[in-house]
Amino acid sequence: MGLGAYLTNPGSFPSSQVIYHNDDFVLINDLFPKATVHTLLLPRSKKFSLMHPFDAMEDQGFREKVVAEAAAARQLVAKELQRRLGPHSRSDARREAVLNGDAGPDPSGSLPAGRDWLAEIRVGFHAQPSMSHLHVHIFSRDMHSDRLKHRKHYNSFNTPFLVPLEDFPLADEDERRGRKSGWLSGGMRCWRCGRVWEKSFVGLKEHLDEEFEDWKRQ
Amino acid sequence: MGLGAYLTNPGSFPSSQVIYHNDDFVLINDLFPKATVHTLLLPRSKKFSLMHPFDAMEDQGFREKVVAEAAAARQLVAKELQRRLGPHSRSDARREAVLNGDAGPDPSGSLPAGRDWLAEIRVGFHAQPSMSHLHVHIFSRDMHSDRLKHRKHYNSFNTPFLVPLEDFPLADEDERRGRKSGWLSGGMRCWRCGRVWEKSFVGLKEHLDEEFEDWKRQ
DNA sequence: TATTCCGATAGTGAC
DNA sequence: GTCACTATCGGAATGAG
Repeated sequence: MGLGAYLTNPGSFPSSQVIYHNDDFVLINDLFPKATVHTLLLPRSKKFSLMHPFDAMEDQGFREKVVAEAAAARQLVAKELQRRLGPHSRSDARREAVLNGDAGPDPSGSLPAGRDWLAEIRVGFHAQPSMSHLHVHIFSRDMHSDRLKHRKHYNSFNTPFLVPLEDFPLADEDERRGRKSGWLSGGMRCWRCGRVWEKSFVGLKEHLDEEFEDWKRQ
Repeated sequence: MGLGAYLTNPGSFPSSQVIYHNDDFVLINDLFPKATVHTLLLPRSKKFSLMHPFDAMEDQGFREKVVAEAAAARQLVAKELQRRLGPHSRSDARREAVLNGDAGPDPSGSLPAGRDWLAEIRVGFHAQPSMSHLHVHIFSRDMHSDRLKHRKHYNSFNTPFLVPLEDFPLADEDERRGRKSGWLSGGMRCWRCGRVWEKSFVGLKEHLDEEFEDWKRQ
């Protein structure tokens, strides 16, 4: 990938690439997004950014900084998802209509809650990053993207290969520490309905299209 | 393939498809030639044309007819190969020049023999025809064709899977009677130089192009 | 488990 | 081993100042 350039010179990139940066972190849009919104949070610490994430996250100070920054970034990503998909969402439409005075409140008399976009955002590390600098994936869970091209793409985000940030620190005996799992080559389970495709990636893709249409209208 | 139509109504096809026919045989150009010249000799006998070739060829009367007709057809195929490639052949050029009076005889004083085109023609059955009616392949041995597209194409003509007509009748214990050989999926050996490609069909194809250029100039 | 290109491999559907 | 189409699977190159 060459994520290093983002760390050393984040200000040189357009806002379409670098979402924000500060002394300790850079948040970028993944160049090959595997979901509607897909960002990478890059810690700038030279000490940790070349370590395996499981090792780096053993350090309590580092871990706490990452967790805090990721929580903030996750809010931004949720906002972006709302910006992109809100116009399609029934929950948001009712709330917006009431707020705008275009409609009355719910039969119960309460303001519609609006969609919980934050709940649609996932945050975690890949168990075996192939290259480049340490990065946290922060992404909408839909997996609806032209860049999602094969089984390993999908399974890297929808099996234990994706380790949620909240799971750190990992227990010593955590199975995800093992480097030889078959998660990436196994069947593909739909994140939304649980159906499994053992072989047909194209079949999964068609299904993800359908799920996406329904999900975004929630 | 649908070879049946050639048997019942050979006269209805243009000469580009049906080369000749008589009461007992039809000679056609293979619709998907795997060599510069590639024809199929089809016996019209209803009794034998739906049998496995090994079984049909057990019948002495049938076998002798097929062998005789194939020998004649082979002559035609050799002539066609000469027509197509003769202009590129050094052996033929010298002979033709002498015959035309455009050149003197060889240093030895003899007429150049001209190329033995018949020796370039192969005749045989596939050990496991996949479909259609019984047919003898009569083809130039170059395997130079855009229709030669994968390993099984090549190996079906360049392993014991291709059973020369002269080998009939087969001995009872002939290994080619077995239906589970791995000939088609094994390495590909160049018919001319003997080099073997274990995996790369594209590599073989490039080599066959080179061999063809040299072979046709012989 | 970076992408992209190429090619080898596998299954199907055709009539 | 009929073809033609699609898709899956597998290796290799990739940039660089």
